[in-house]
Amino acid sequence: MFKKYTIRDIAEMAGVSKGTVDRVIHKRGKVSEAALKKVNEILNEIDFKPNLIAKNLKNNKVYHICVLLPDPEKDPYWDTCIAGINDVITELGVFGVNIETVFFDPANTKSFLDANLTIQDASPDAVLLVPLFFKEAGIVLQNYGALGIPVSTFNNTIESTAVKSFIGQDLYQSGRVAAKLLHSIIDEGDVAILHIDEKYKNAVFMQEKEKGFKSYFEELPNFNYNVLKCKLKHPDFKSVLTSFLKEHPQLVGIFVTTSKTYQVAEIIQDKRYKKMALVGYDLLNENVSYLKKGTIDFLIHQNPRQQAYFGLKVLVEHFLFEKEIPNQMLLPIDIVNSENVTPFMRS
Amino acid sequence: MFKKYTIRDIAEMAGVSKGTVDRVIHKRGKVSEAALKKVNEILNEIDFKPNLIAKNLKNNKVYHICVLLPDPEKDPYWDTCIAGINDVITELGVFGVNIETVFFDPANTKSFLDANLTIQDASPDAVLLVPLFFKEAGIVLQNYGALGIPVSTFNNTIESTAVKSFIGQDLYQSGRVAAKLLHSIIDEGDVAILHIDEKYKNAVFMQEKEKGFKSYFEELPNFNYNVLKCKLKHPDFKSVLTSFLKEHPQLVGIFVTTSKTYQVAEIIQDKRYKKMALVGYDLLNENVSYLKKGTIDFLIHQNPRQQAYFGLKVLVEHFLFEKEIPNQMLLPIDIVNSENVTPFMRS
DNA sequence: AAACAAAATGTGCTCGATAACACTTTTCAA
DNA sequence: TTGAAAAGTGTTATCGAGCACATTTTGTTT
Repeated sequence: MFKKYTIRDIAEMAGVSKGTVDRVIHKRGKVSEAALKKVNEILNEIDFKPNLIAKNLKNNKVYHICVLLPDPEKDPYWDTCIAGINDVITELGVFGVNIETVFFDPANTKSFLDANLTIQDASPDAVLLVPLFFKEAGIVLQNYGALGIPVSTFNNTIESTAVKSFIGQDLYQSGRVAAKLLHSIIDEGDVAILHIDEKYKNAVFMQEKEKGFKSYFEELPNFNYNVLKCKLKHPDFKSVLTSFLKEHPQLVGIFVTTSKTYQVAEIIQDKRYKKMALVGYDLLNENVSYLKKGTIDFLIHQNPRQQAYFGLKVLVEHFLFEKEIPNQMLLPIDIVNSENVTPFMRS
Repeated sequence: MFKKYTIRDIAEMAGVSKGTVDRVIHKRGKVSEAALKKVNEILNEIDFKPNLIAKNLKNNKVYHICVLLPDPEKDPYWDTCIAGINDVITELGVFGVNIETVFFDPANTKSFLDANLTIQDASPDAVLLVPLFFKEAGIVLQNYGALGIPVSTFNNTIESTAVKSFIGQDLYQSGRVAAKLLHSIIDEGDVAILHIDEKYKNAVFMQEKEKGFKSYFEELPNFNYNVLKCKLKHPDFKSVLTSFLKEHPQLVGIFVTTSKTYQVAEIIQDKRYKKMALVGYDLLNENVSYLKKGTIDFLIHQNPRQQAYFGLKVLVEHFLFEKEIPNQMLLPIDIVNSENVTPFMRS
């Protein structure tokens, strides 16, 4: 039987007052050797866990946490993050947490810096952010470090001592998953990795995915075809891709490293490329639509909702329940086809 | 700004005591028309949410919940459920919940009934169980209903008014996912669905998977091959399977409806069947091992850990935070290949 | 041994909701 | 009109941790 011990129980057992027990537990000094020993003996014997409910009630503090992410209006990929944040609010909001969500323009580094200044002025208890811009994120993180504001990140990694936690996927492995998927559905022929780099440089994670993708095929003993690579940029996206396809008639499979997979699907759906295998990222409506049509074979789901959810939850639980913040949390790499897509879109 | 109103604030605003406010909120009567009106006016104006921390502290009840699942010693599939249960304990155990896990023998209906009697004697506040046996589960659920003990289920569905909640996967859709996976990796030839029914009748969910699997191929416009079916039972498992393979030289893909997929992989790994596609269920060590070797192409992860986690969490949060119990929660159907298997095994 | 400082210890209030209990006012029959 | 029952209202203890403050004990100095 696991009796729930209170500080009062311990006090009685040790023959002291609860004030003394409290001083021992919190090492606030002013305790005699004898009392210290007695209380510690009891504490070692039993498994005392302070009642967090009572603790929180007394504490009665409303923690203020800011979340900074790219504006979903500019890039719908970030849409579901808001649902993840709301999940945390419905789950833990009753404990008095004040979550403030701030957006920045994913194509504008200044907007990122500005947003962070606003957040710093609000001096929250913690910050959860997407460190999209390598250089700017470094500066910003240093500032938070100086201000003593703990920061968690999600979506992409960045090295900084100010970062307490990262939640996301192993992008190298993600590239390998894509390679394996392509390889399992094609027979023979070349494969290609396509980078669609619209405006902003998210080069770091594209590189990781590319490394993973290539590593898979390099490790294959009997793969005698080419692993091609193509970089696409608007506005000449379509022409470059079309000529790339013409130049490589041996091509049987394409891996797109971003959520803009549907833009490739648009062109691929032409009858000429009927048998082209296509693997890309994220459950945008356009992508899902092509997935159901069969133009896209697999989508890799980066689960932004869960990333935001866990990133925030970890912070809130740290403040409320003194839980440790895991310095890294790698979420599963979800493979999605036309048949299992629905529950993923709901969650 | 969202001020957090307390019962005391409301009392002051209404010009009554907090006792009266409490009586209004809980409809405990003994309130004059005038006071009732005044308090209700205030309550309608503001968004009063009682402080659940204070409520819980006062309440100070340890909720007792029993979890009943098949013994992991008899079937390792259930192993990770324990991790899911422990997740809930670490997450919500501090609020005073006492979770008791009971096992039954998945090959023995009497053991299931006995376990439920033990649980009923303990008269817990709620029960989470796996209704593996259709008939026995029906009886048991009726008993719980009569005793007024709410029951949640996971893994497989069962119709009963006593069931408050089901957490699991859409098994029909699961069969379709398997079909789609097989179809995407094979070129042409017959496919087969294999049931491995060791001792106990889990026929209901096998049938669902089969229906889904067949429906996928029936809907295909240009699929001119056969969808075969084979039932396997120990001890003549190996001989029956081997002759089935010999009888169907056109066979190019196999779908196994249970976690015993590795037993089929053992035979398939023979050089003769080098190109046979194989899709099955669950991340047992044996299955994962064949997945990495390439004998198994895809595994569908039923995520027992999350099923148990959510099933239990939903109950605990209902008692602690008055959250509604969702009557159904369909978890994503996870597709696993050799490259994304690791994070799934961790989580 | 008295006087005082320092160290050790205990007491009691707080957080907000809840409900038992005490107290006051109204109601209605004798 | 009085008395008692009924209805309405307010007060207060409770849950457990935490911490300020009050009180007691110990040690040191004249």
